[in-house]
Amino acid sequence: MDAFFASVEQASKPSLRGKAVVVGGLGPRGVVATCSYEARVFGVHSAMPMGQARRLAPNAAYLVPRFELYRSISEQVMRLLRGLSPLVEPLSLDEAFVDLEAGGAAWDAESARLAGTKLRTDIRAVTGLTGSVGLAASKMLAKIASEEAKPDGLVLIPPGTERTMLEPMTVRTLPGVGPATGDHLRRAGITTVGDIAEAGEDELVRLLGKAHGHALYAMALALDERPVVAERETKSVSVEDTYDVDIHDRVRVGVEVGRLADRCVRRLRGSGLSGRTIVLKVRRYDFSTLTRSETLRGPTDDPGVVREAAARLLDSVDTTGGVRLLGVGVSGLADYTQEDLFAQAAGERVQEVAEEPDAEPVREDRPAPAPERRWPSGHDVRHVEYGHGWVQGSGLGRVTVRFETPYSEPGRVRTFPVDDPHLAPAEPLPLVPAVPRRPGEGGPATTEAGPDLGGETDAGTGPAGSARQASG
DNA sequence: TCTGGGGTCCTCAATCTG
DNA sequence: TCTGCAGATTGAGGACCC
Repeated sequence: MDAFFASVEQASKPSLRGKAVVVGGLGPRGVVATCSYEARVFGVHSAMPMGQARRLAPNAAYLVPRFELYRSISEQVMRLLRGLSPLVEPLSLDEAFVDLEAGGAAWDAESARLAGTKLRTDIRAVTGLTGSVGLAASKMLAKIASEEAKPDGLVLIPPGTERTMLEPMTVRTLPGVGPATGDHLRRAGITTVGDIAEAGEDELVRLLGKAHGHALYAMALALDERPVVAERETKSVSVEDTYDVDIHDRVRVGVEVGRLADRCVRRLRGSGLSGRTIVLKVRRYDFSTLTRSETLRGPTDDPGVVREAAARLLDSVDTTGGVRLLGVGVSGLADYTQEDLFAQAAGERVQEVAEEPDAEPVREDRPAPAPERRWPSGHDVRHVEYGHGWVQGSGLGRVTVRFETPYSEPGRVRTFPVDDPHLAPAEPLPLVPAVPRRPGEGGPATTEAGPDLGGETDAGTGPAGSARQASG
């Protein structure tokens, strides 16, 4: 999907269409998650500190992410992909590999192109959004093709042309080559994919180590036999928080670690998992990051056990100077049931996790949050008189709302007191109005009824971007 | 006013185990 | 019983991805 989060926001808010939109954390330490192509013109990009983005594009709309909405739209796209093939491998909420050959949706370049074109039409009809498709004989090439296709395009790499196409590309084009590896290669005089092929496998292994060296050399020769894997097991579950202001108080650090442990366990239990290794992550005032871990005798999902382990790990960390981030994770995952056996054998109490609905982390230098209603930027609201709208901004006891829906013209702006009884948070509306199913109708493009909002959504599902025309 | 959150995989050193 | 070795496991950190 193209600029996914920002595109969803533009689709649901007519007044933002064609405008610079930046989605991400709005706190003092937030970063950009995604921005619209209009914002990219100003130099804004993903992972950029929000403050820098605001300097570059002061007039852009700044919104907090609405993951539930994105997840629901993501699931709609995933359903379309699964209609093409049983082999769909989600990479994230907005990208997935599809083995078209395994699904019988394509058997050569031309049929793949047709399938890709139809997919893009269906995605548009069902979600109202644009998606790009990359078609090639392997995952790596399909991914590169989909990047080339963005925004709103389709690129097919014809079989036999792969190496010629890759040769002049920069090493950073290859998946797995980030800033560090890119620098490393550049210092060795290797800047293009062609240079990697020329350097030879031994040299690559010498420079980057066994695993990375072999893999990169193969990719440079356009060799990638990795299959599309539909089911991936979760390897770890973790939660972390960055604090607006560094925490210096050791007691408070301990309290936060306890909270994070509880949240982590809630997520773990939500997935029906337990784990053996508890990991504590601490980012200090100077951005140096350290992790401490402890492996238990058996897997657990007991909040008390995880909390105590995290506290022990914290004892071994010097937090003088303050911490900006804390995290707690569990890895070495096992089936939920194994934990019970262990807990019983050890005679441990199984404590319930306090149902604290993911409270805001404690911010230093800030009084306890007033019992004031919160109106996050971009979230939907409903007013008894003016109808559906979204929060454009809030502060100083007032909240500004723009009244419009995904299907309306750009709407009017009005300001209310934050405690106005006529104003209430609302569920997002579907981006495409629901079309009633007529008898005998079955095509996906005409029967989808907008996002499934409300209720629990499974984590880890995700949509589409690059498709794979299976090799062979 | 720099630098989120949730993951995966790899490497290396130290330690454990058979 | 002691020693040496190989392989597995553990713990920490780094790089990368979206």
